[in-house]
Amino acid sequence: MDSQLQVYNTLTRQKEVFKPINPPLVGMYVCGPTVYSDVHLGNCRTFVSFDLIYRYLQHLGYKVRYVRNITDAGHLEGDRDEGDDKFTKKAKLEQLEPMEIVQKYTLGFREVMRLFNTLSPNIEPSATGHITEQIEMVKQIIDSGLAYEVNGTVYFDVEKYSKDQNYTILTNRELDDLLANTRELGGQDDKKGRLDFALWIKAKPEHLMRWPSPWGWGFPGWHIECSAMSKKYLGDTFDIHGGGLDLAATHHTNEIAQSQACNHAEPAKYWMHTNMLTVNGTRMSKSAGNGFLPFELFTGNHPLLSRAYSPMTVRFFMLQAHYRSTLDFSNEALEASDKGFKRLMSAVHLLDKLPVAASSDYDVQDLSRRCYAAMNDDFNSPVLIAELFEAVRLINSVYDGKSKLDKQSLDQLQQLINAMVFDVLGLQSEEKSEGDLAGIMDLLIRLRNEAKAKQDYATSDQIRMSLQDLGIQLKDSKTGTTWDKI
RNA sequence: GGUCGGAUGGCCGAGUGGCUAGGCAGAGGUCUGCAAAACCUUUUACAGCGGUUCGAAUCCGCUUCCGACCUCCA
Repeated sequence: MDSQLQVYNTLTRQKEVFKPINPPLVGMYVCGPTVYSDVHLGNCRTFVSFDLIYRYLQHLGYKVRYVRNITDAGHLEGDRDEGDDKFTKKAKLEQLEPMEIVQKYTLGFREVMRLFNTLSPNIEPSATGHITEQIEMVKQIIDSGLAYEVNGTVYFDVEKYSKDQNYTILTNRELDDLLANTRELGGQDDKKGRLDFALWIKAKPEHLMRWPSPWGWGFPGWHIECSAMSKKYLGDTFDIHGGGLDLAATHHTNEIAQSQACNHAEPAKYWMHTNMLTVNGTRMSKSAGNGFLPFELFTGNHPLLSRAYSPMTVRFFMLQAHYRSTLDFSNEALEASDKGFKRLMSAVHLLDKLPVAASSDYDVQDLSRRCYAAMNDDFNSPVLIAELFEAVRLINSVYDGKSKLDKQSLDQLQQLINAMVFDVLGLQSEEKSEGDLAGIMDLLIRLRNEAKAKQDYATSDQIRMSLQDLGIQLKDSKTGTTWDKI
């Protein structure tokens, strides 16, 4: 590899050479889901993007500790620092315990992540499991003079913090503009400043999810959860903090302020943000009513979809766009990805059937260089995929006898393709029980070839057409017949 | 209203101051008993108007349109 990994850092608004604090160790924290409802496809995109990043860092030899939290408490409806959190609200709606809601949607989330073939994080901490750490952190922020308690709720003092620190470091906005433009909301008379946010929130006696604290019974604010958990498992300062772009202006901005106030250190060296999935140019979200649920895709049960799309098709679709670009979702775009993905995988399956030649007329080394260059350029998976389609053409034409590869080149090619397709992009073959089928298919192909040799085309066509009806397509070429599931 | 980011061919999407990704769709061809697959060739582009430059879709300015954030959101 002759290029270095470059990572776009939201903090500096430019690509930087990636230099871990303690190589080969890398600490990466990604804000996980709030498990009060099903994850929609937009949520999934973020986790698929960070899965790509995690996989590539590991592929480069880094020992990554990937922490992704489960937010299972404290996430309020709206901006009011009072009332029920989302779990309590949903629990009432579904007539369940709040922790039943948490369990239900956590399991659902993990199942969806499994279907998308994302690797599990090394640690998946939950907010309710780290109440002590959060209380401790709030105490330290109060001790540093940057938070105050009013009537059982603790607020972070943004204006005081801003005297010594840059509160808007992540989004580069002017504090005065923020102050001038932040909406005045009712019910928050306890706050000193309108930008102040809650670290700990007082709970009413009937509130189901509440814990004792130095400030009475309550529950943690959303932002403090991530600060406390990242500190516990990755330390005061770690390498990468990631999440959706929508979290940057508020959640991550507040996280930085909290961690600075508590630890007197920047929490993360590189802040990485993934862009939004859009539908007709508008961000996919539950409130907009344009949220697709993963299972709606996998079953095709949605008015905008003409049919079902597999998890791998959807993953491939996501990886065909760069993680920092918005990606527009449509039936037509998915259809294109589905065909492209199948073409790629068909060629991958041909890899170990390629004939070895005495010499090569293709430079595999150069292809490899371009693949790594693409990924090193801030994880540019669409360019990597474009390079892989050049490999597809190569593989097909070697199979057709129009190009040739010697033993060494073939080995290199196999290694490269397997590494990029399976390890880095995290794609997987969708053919189930292929092993069982393979023998049967060999038999059928042989019978068909025998019929063809006898010019018994009625029989050969019957085999081909019947298999077609069963969803298996035969592909004839000079070197023989292969098959694929349609 | 404030801040920021976009506008690429029928669709989705990369990229770059000159060599003009890729996938899908369309057209033609090769191969083939037929079909499919595969391969080859090929048509549609860089929102508009100015400016900088030998040269801009790429840099700068303005205009129009769109989006995100500023309020929970991946």
